[in-house]
Amino acid sequence: MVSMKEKKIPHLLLVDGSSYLYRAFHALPDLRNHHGEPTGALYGVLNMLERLREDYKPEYAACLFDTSGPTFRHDAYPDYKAQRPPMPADLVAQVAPLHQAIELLGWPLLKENGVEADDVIATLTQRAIDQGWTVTISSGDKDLVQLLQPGVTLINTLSNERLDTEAATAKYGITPTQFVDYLTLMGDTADNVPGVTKVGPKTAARWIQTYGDLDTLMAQADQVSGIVGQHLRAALDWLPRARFLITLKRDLVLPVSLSDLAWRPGDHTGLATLAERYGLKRWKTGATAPAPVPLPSSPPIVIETVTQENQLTTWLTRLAHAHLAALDTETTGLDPLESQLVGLSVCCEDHAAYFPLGHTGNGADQQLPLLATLERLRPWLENPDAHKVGQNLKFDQHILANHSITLRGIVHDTLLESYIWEAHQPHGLENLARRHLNRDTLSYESLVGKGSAQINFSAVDVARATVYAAEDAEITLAIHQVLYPRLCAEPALETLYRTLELPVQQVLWRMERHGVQLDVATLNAQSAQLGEQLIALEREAHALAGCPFNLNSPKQIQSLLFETLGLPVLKKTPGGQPSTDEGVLEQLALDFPLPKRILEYRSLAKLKSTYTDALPRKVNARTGRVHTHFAQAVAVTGRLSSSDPNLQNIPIRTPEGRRIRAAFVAAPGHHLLAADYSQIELRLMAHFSDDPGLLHAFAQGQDVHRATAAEIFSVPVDNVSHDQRRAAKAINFGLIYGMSAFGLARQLNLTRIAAQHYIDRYFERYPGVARFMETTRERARTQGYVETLFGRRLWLPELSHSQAGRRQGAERAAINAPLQGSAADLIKRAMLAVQGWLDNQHLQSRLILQVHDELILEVTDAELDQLIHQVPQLMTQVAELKVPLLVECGTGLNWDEAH
DNA sequence: CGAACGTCGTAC
DNA sequence: GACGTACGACGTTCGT
Repeated sequence: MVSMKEKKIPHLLLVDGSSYLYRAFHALPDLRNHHGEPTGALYGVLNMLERLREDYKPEYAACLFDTSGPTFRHDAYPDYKAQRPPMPADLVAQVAPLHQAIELLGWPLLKENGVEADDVIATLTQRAIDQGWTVTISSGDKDLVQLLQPGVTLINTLSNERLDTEAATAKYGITPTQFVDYLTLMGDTADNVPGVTKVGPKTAARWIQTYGDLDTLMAQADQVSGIVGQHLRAALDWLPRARFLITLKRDLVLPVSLSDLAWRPGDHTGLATLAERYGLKRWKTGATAPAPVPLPSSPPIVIETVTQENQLTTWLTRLAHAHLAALDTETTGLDPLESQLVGLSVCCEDHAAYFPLGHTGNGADQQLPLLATLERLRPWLENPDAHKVGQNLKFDQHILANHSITLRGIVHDTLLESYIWEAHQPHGLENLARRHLNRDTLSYESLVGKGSAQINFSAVDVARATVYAAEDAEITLAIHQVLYPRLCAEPALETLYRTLELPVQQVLWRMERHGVQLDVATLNAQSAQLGEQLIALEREAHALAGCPFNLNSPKQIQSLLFETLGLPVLKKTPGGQPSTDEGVLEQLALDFPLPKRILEYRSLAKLKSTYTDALPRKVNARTGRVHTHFAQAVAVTGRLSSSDPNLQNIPIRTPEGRRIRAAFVAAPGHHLLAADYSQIELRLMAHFSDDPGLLHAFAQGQDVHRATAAEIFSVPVDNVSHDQRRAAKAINFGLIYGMSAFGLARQLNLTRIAAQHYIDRYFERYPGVARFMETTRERARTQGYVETLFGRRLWLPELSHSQAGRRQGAERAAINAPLQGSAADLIKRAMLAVQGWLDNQHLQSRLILQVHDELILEVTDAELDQLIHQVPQLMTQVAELKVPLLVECGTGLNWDEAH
C-alpha cells in the first residue's frame, strides 16, 4: 500500500439516528434502569455510535434525527406516513436522554423541522462530495441507496452490510441513479406511498433495466402487456408525485456548514451524571469498556467449507469446547422420514462452518465422505451435554435418525422461542432474522428456485450452499441470543418454553417417528364402495337437473340452482356469490329434491377424496405405517396441528364417516387406548368465570348441557326434552366461540329474537360467564393479549383493526383463546406426564396421536390393564382447577372401538 | 401447465 | 357480517 503523502481527503460519517433508534428499540431486550425507565434503545444506539466512531475515525461526523412534526412531503401528500402508529411511549421516553447523551459524547447532532433526516443526509452528502470529500452513511434504510456515487459508501451496522455503487448495482440489478425510479414503481408501504399495483422488486427492476428510466417507461406504457401493464397505465398520473415523495432533497438550506461537523470535546462530567441517572454503566466513568449488552449485529464471522481432514479435526475440538452451538441440516427434501442429509452447518461464537456431505453439483468433488464424517461427528451429536440450538430441531432430529444418529443435547429451539414470544407472528427463519436482527438473509428459494424450476438441494453448488447454510446456523444462534433473554425477562413465558414446549417437542418426535398402523385393505374396500354410490348419486342428480354438471363444482351448482332452476338465494359467500354450503342446501332440500342429492354426494365425495383415497397413499413404504407431522408452532392458541396427513380431523360424527376410524388399527399384540378430557373447555369456562351455577353442575358431575337446558327453560333436570338439551348444547358451544344471537338462530333454525331470548336467559342464570366474557374483552383491549392458565400469551393484533368486522372477529377470538389455549396447555402437560411415566416404568406402550382433548396410545396387551387405570389418572392430575377434570377412556383393536 | 385463490367440509 | 382453531380437496383464474 502506497501512503498518500499529500493532503488527506476529509472523511464525513453521517448516521441516521432515527432509523437506528427504532431498530434498537425493537431488536433489544426491554432493559430498564432502577427507576423502571426503559433504556434498551438508548443503550443500543449509543453503543453503536461509539463503535462507528472507533471503526471509521472520521474527521467529520453527524448524527441526524427526524423531528415529530409534518414535513414538506405531508404538504404534497396528506396521507404520507398516515398509517404509522404513533411512537411507543417507551421509545418516546428515551429520545430526550439519547439526544443529550449524543451531544455530551461530542457528536454534532442535527434535527431539522419540516424535512426528514434522510434529506439532511442527502444534502450533506452532496455538499461533501462536491468538495471532494468521501462520505460514509450509516443507516438501516434502503432509500439512501439513491445517494450512492463514487466516494459514497452505505453501511448497515446491524447487518454488517456495505454497499457502494458497484455492490448496490449487483444487489438490485440497477444503478443507484435509477434507484428512485425503481422505488417509485414499487411504492413504499412503510411511508404509505403507493407504487404500481402488483409491482414488486422483480418487475420494477426488469422495467428499469428494459426502459432505462421511469420517464421512458411512462412514455411507452401502452406497450407494456398483461395485467401489470394495465396497472402501470392506471398509475401514470400518480407516479410523478410518488417520485417526488421518494426523492431525497440534496439542496436544503441548513444552519450548519461542513466545517461545523468536526468533533466536539466530550463532556465527561455531564455524561457521568446522565449515565448515573439512566443506569448506563458503561459511560459512568467515560471509559470504553466492552458493551454490556451485545448488539444484535453479526460480528464479522469466519465462514468456512469443511472439506479437509484437518478442518474437521479443528471443528470437532471447537464444538467440544463450545457452550452452545447452533446446528442446521440441509437435506434432499422436506419429508422428515425419507429425506437424506446433504450437508450440515454449525455455528459457535464467531465461527460458522458448512460440512458438505451429499452434494452432486459443482464442488461435489471436494466433499468429505458422508459415512466416515458422520461417525466423527457422532460423539458430539449424540452427547446430551453438548448443548445445541436450532430452528425446528425436531426436523433435524428426524434427518439424523435417518442416518442412525440420535441427536441429543437440544437445549434451545428458536422456533419455539418465537412461538412462545409471539405465537401470531410468522416463525420462519427469514422472518425472524428480519424482525429481530434487521437482517435480510439469503433465501432458500434463491438457491433452489421455486415451483417446477425447483432443484434438489444436493444439486446446489457447494460454495453457494456454504454461504446459505452457514448463515442459517449463524442467524439461528443470533436469534436465540435476542429471543431467549426476552423470554427470561418474563418468567412465566420462559417456564412454558423450557418445561412445556421443549419437552413436548421430544414427545412429538417420538410420536411422529412411531406412526400409526392403517388397515389399507379396509380403506380400499370403502373407496370402491363409495365410488359406486357416488356414480349412482351423480346419475340421479343429473337426471333431476336435466343436464350433466360437475357435482364437485360449487360454481356450477350455484348457476344451476339459482339461475337455471331459480331457487331462492339464502346466503352469500364472502366473495358475494350465492352460497351452496351445507346449511343452505339443507334448507332448500325441504322443498326440492336436487339439493338433497347434492348433499349426499358431497358427504360421500368428501370421505372418499380426503380419507379413504388419500390415507393409503400416506403409508410409508419402509415402516408400513402413517407418520403424521405435528406442527408445534402453527396454531395461535397453543394447540398442535397435524398434517401430511392431518390425523386430527378423522370423521366421527356420522356412521359412514366413523367407519374410517375402524381402519386405524393397533399393531399385532397391541390395543389402542383413547383417553379424552370431557368438556374441557366448558370446565375451563367454569374455572375462569367462577360462576356458581356452572361450578355446581361440574362439581355434581351433572350432564352440563342438560343442566344448562334446565336453567334456560326453567324445567326440572329430569324433564329436559331432547330438543331443549340440543339447544343448550348449541349455546354452550356458541359461548366458547363468542357466538352471536344471529349465529345461534341460524344454527338452531330460530328467529334472531328467540335466540337472543335464550342468550339473555343464559346470562341471567350464569352471570359469572357474562362477567368473564366482558372482563376478557376488556383485558384484551387494554393489554393487547389474553393469557392461558399457565401464562401463555395470545396476542390479538386485530383488536384495533380499522374494519369493524375484523375487530369483532378479534373480540370473539379473545373470548375463545384463553379457553382453547388453556386446554392446549393441559393436554401438553398430560402428554409429558404420560410419556414420563411410560419411560420411568420402562413400559413398551407408546403415545401415537393427540387430537386436542384426546390422547391415543398403542398399548401392548400385557400393559393394557395398567394403562387403562393409570393414563386417566395422570391426565386428571395435571392441574388443580375449581372443577374436577374428567377423563373418559376406552380401548379396542381399532380407533372406532376405542371410543 | 403450475401457482394462487375461493369454497366447502372434516375435526376439536 | 354474524362461531373459535386447524388442514386439505377441488375448481377456477391468472400468469408464465
